[in-house]
Amino acid sequence: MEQAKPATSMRSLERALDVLEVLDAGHHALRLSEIARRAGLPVATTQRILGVLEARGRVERDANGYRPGVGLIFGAHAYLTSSPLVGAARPVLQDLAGATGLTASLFKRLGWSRVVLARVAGDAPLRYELPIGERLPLHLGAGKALAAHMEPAELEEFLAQLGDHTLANGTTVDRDDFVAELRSIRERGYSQARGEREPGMASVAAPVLDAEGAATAAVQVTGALADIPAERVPELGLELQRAALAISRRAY
Amino acid sequence: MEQAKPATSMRSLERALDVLEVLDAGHHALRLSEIARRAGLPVATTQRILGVLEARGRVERDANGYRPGVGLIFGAHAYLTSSPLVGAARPVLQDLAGATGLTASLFKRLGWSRVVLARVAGDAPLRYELPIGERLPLHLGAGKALAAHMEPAELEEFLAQLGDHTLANGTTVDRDDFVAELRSIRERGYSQARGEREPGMASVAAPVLDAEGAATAAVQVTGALADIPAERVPELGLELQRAALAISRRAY
DNA sequence: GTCATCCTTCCACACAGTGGTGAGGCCTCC
DNA sequence: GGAGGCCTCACCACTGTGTGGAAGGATGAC
Repeated sequence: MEQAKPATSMRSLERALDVLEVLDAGHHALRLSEIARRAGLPVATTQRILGVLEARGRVERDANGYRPGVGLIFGAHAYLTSSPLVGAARPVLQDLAGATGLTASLFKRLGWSRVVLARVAGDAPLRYELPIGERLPLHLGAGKALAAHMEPAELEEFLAQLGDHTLANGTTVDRDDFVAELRSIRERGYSQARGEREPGMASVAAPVLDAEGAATAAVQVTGALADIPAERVPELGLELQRAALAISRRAY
Repeated sequence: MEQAKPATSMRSLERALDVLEVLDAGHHALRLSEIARRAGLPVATTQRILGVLEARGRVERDANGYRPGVGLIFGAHAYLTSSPLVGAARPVLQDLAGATGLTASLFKRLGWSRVVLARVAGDAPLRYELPIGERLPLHLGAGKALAAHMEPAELEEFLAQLGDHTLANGTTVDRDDFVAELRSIRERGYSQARGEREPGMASVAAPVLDAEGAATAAVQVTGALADIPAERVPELGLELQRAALAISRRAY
């Protein structure tokens, strides 16, 4: 979580963002001293920053400490309504969910993870809502569609920090397995996953290319294993590639 | 949008927040000079701030100018998952939607407006998706349940800046009408609205009291006028008051 | 009672943030 | 093709803002 000096003008702003990130990460109220420790800042400084943020509604406070504030909602709302990517995806996701009966989602890549940006539930009984903003790994499920289209140098770095990993269904995947799978995803044009992240769930995904041709986002459909039998996958893959292309066309 | 000096330590942070607010407000990409103008800042300063925000993912840029960035999503996600209010409300909203067949929502008051924090769709065909983060007025629909419980001094200020207003159904409401309605809402314990904000829609709402007894949030059910006939309102009102109490208990 | 934490306030210094200015790029209009 | 806007960015000397150590209180554990 802590890094060295990024060498920038605007130290105070930079530090305020550090504080915000600490709050975004902790899933419950944090005490002042705890925040200061995690952000690597003097307590007094941290307090001053939190004071301003609180006055502006980006932070809330109670007896247990500081928590993210309502003010943060507006930023996300503004992003979701002004982003051409999300705007372009919404109708496409609706169509996908309607045509397949599965839940359709849009992800955007961010560093070594991906974020849920939009989701339309299929007709399967959906449980809870809006995991929007949830951060998921890049090496499981739809993440693979994104990883498969990295630049060689970037991929190398990604693999290095990843190492071997184990899927939710018990399989262990080493570097060679993973590289092979990424290649086949690139050739086929879509990725699939069966019980990788969540047991009992399956998904198919395709990358959305941006104006420069980089895979910065992905579309996905998810459902129970039974809803996505193996023989249905090629057809879904094709449909997802079409969807991805449609989004890319509209957004850029 | 522009105010005078709030006289605070941390000018740069304060200004950065001003810039963010400008971006949150504009619904499309803004040019540097436009942002500077709206925030009341020198161009050079604005650019420095935007540079930092962009590097940190809170702002994105393309040929048309600056837009809110993906980074803003995390803050909102963190707020929604860590807020006791939202956590407490979720199951209650589910129950409400299930029991009434209407769409149930949670609002929080913020200044002279309210924000949608959570929503569970009823079985009526819901149209669009997650208006979470949307900002709505305090003098229409569920907003009245909040306005009705303001402190006298605050209410006075609110009425002053409001003046007369016209509803979506054509009715004009002057100060006396409005004050009378607020009183009756306070006595009854819930508010109702028919075609006030959106023609053809009706709603019933009750305030959620926080630890200090102030009405900082509200629960609401909405539906088409036909789904909420007048004779059903008292029953719904009671149900909403129960829901509001349940949320209040759990959250504080 | 004592001791340990944690939060808050204060203040003098130093350096981070400021913003006027000018170069360079990319338009559009003539 | 050239002139005139408008936008973005780099530069730099000045100064007022942000800094953080230290001291004062409040709270809780034992």
